[in-house]
Amino acid sequence: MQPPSASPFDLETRRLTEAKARSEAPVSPCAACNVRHLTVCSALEGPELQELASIVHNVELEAGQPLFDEGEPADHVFNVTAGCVKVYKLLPDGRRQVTGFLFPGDFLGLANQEIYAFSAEAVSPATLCRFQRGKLEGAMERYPQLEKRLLSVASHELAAAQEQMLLLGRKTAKEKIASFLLGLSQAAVRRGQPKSPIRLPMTRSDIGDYLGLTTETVSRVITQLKGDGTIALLPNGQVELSNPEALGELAEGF
Amino acid sequence: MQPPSASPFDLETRRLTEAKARSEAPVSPCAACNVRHLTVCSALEGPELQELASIVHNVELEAGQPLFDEGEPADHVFNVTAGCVKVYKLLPDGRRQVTGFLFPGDFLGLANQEIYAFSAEAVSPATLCRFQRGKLEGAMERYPQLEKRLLSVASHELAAAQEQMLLLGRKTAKEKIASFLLGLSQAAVRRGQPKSPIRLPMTRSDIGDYLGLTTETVSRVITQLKGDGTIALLPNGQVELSNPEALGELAEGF
DNA sequence: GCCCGGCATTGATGTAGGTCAAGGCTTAAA
DNA sequence: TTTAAGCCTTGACCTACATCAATGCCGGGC
Repeated sequence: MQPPSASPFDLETRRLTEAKARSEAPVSPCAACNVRHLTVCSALEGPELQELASIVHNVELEAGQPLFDEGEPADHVFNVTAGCVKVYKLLPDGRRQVTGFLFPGDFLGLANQEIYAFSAEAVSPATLCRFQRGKLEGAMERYPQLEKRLLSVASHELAAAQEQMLLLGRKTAKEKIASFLLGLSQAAVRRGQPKSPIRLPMTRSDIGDYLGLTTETVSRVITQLKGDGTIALLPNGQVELSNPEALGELAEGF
Repeated sequence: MQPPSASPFDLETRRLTEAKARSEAPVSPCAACNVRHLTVCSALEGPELQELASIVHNVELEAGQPLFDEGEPADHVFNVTAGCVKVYKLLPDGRRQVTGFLFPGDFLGLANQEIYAFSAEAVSPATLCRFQRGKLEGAMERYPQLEKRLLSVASHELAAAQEQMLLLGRKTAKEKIASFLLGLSQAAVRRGQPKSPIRLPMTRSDIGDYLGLTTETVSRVITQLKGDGTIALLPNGQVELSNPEALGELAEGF
C-alpha cells in the first residue's frame, strides 16, 4: 500500500526502498498510500480505511517474477502500487496473448471464479497490495461503496477490453502500435505523469503479444514511426511522442 | 420481461407472438419471465421483483434494427429476452469489430459512462427488457444483491473478453471458427438448449467481424470443416457439431 | 411457380505480416 | 575494459489470409 506513481523511471529504485521502509513501520499504511486516489481503496476513508489496512499485505516482485498462474486457486486480489505487471493467457503450444499491462493504481484479480483465468508476472520491479479474496468480500459486504467502486472499475475494464478487441481484430500493425503508445501516454497522464516522453518497461515481445504481432513487426513499425518523425527513441527505453496528432489519426484508422 | 429461451428457431415467431400477448397483460411480467433464472433479475424475489417489474419496459426489434449507437447518451440498460443481438464498434472507415452476440438472459449496457461505448443491433427478431439507468441504479442502492449480481456478470464478461482477445490475437482462422462454434454451443446449453445442432442467426459477415476475419475466409473454413466431417450444415442455418472433440482440440490450438 | 435480392460459396491473385537468420546494442558482471 | 547474455534491429523470403470477381443458392413477394 505504499509507493507513488510519480515521475519517470530513474526514481524506481529509490521508491522501492522507501516502500520497504514504510512497510516496516507500524502506522496504517493505506492512509499514507501514494496511489490511493487511483485505486478502489479511495472508496474508503478514516476507520474503514484502517480496517482495510488491517487485511492488506505487501508483495514485492523482481522483474520477470510471476505473481500467479492461470488455473491456480484465486485466493487473492491485488492492487499495483509501483512498477508494471503484465497479465496474459497461453495456448498449449506456447502462443501468448498479453491482455493487459498494469500500473500503479490498477486493480488485479477481478474474476469471481475459483481459479485465475490468466497469469500475472512483473514486467519491471513491482510492489502490490495483496488482499485475501474472502476478506475483501467481507469488506464489500459492510461497505457497499467499495463494491460500487469495484463495479465501476469492472465496467471501465470491459470498455477497454472492447477497444482492445477492435484493435486486435481490425487494426493494421501501424495502427496498433500508434494506439498502444497513445494508450500508455494516457495511462501515464492519469497517474499524474507527463504525456511524453513515456517509458516502455516491457520488451518488444511483450508488446507484440499484447497487440497480436511478432517482435520483428513491432520493431519494424517503431523504426518506421521513428523515420516519420512521429516518435523518437530516448535512452532508458523512453519514447517521445513527437507528433501526437499524427499518432492519434493513425490510431483511429483515418 | 417475457419470452422463453426455449428450443430452436422455428419457434421464434410463435414466441414473439406470446411475448406481445403477455406484455399487454397487467400482471407482473417479471414473475412470469421465462429467462429470469439466467439474468441479473434472478437476484430479486417477491416484492422486490414487483418493484423491478414496475420500472421495466418491453422492446421489440426486427432483424437488422438498431437498438442504440456508439456515442449516444447511455440512458438505458437492457436484458435480452428473445432472439439475438450483436454489439459492435466501428472505425471511421467502416471497419467493424463485433464484440459480442447476446442471447436470451444476457445483460446489455454495462458501462457506467455517460455514453454507449458500442452500438447494438438485432441480428434476428428480438425482444428486450429496458430499464432506465438511473432507476436501476436506485434499485441497486436498495438491493445490494442486485449490485453484487451485476458485478458477477461483469467479472464473467471480463473473463470472456480476455478469452476473445486470445482468440483475436493468437488463433488461426480454423481455430477461431472452432472456438466460435463451441462457444455458441456452450451458450445454448446454458440456456437449456441442446449442444447440437446449434443455430447461426448471424451472417458470415457478422461472424467474420466477430473473429477478425473476412466473410470469404469464414465461408472457406466452414466448408473445410464440413469436408473434414467435423460439422454438418443443416437447413435453416443450423449447424450440427458432428465431432465436438475434434472441434475442441482445434479451438484450444492443439 | 417465378423472380429478385441478399447472402454464401468458390476461384484467382495480391500482400501484410510472419518466419528464419544474421548481426548490432546495451547493460551488467568480472 | 572485456565479455557475455539478452534484447533489438534488419534483411530475405514465405504464407495465411485478404481482396477482387464471378457464380450459386435460398427465401420472400407477387
